Amino acid sequence: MRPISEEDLTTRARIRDAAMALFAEQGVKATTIRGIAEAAKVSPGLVQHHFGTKEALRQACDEYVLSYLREQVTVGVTDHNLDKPEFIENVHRTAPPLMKYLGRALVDGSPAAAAMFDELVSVTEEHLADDDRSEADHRARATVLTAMKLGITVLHEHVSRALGTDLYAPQGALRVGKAQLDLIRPEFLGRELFDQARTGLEKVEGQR
Amino acid sequence: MRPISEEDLTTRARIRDAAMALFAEQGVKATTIRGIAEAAKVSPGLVQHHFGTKEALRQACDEYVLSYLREQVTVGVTDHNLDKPEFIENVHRTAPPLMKYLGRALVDGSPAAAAMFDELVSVTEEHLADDDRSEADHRARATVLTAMKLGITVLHEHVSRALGTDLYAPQGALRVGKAQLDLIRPEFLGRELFDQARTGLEKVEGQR
DNA sequence: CAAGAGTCTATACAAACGTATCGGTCGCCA
DNA sequence: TGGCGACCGATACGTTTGTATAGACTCTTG
Repeated sequence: MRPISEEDLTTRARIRDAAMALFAEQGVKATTIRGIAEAAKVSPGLVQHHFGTKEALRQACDEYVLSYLREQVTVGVTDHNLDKPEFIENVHRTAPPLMKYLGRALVDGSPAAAAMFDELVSVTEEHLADDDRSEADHRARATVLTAMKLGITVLHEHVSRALGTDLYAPQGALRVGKAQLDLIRPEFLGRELFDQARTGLEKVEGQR
Repeated sequence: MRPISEEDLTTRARIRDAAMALFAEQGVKATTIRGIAEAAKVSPGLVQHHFGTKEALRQACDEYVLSYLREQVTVGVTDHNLDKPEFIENVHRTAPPLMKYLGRALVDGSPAAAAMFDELVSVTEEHLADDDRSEADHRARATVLTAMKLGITVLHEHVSRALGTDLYAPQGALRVGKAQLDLIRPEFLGRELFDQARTGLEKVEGQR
């Protein structure tokens, strides 16, 4: 699969990727333009030339992550590629830095990340309400479910340490995925989605 | 209940509390000594006089949170005060700023927070292994369970926004607590602990 | 080939920051 | 009562930061 837009592989993209990695690791405030420039192997002035200000660079990272996630959802869910090996391989190769950035953005107060959180809650809520027409507190359940799943992303460093395996390595993702399916009541993922996820994991497990 | 040590209520404690609140809101790097001084209504020099360096102040916050949490666990769990109204009231009054700080510390790379995470995973793992002697991946389950629960703390801002209620207000905590019990398979909290938590929540609910 | 837009580096500067230092005030005890 | 230590404020200094500016190189285009 080709990059998300033609302007990738360019210096501008290299700077953005370096910025995403550093923002994710240290937070926005603790990351310096000079550090980004060094990581991208360019001069500090060039960072400013491409993005103007640090805040604009941060927004560019936000927008890139958002468009990437939307595209992967479209290709994966809408176009039914979730079980295609090349899709899975591509996600495993490109997603980790973006997920780490998303996790940090959620705590660092990025408006884009907040919007994405709300969006995920809404989607989950509709799904829950569709599945269970009782008078349960679907809003709270959807919120908590979203926060719990994203919590693993946000705390990926601690999860990886406790597991002794990188969360974003195939083995780590597999263990965490199975543990999640074990812990959460199946009916809240939707029985259908639950089975799909479990068989997907089992298929991946069988491959290695 | 009195403060955790006699030196509270002092200027030193005011500075520490202000630092914890700002660290939690903005992260350590984005928080300035001058900002802390202003929030605590003291001079910037005084902050340095009491804690020496910013890093030492951060460590003092870490240690304070850790000792607070340990004390609450001792008083609450070990001494069986979990259902005493005055204990609950005290926790609801004092815990929020500390939990917010803990959430931020987990992402900001505090060694103390990492240690606390590992500790929670270990406790949870023993609990799971005790309850279910199968060959399941207890380590992964304990890690994911811990990360999911702490994830709600870390993402409290988003949870509160999505709920329309402050997570650390009684109503918010109640809704989230019930949603958690709904979402997670009862056997992984331990049937006993699960029932205890549910009746506890119901009692709180009945009171209002 | 000339010119100009795009790309990149080097240097400079003002602001903000952590921290060190000095001076002052209050309360306790000999 | 005098002084001494703890507590607190004001100021200053060196560093780091984001950003502005000026110049060099490259590549396309007319």
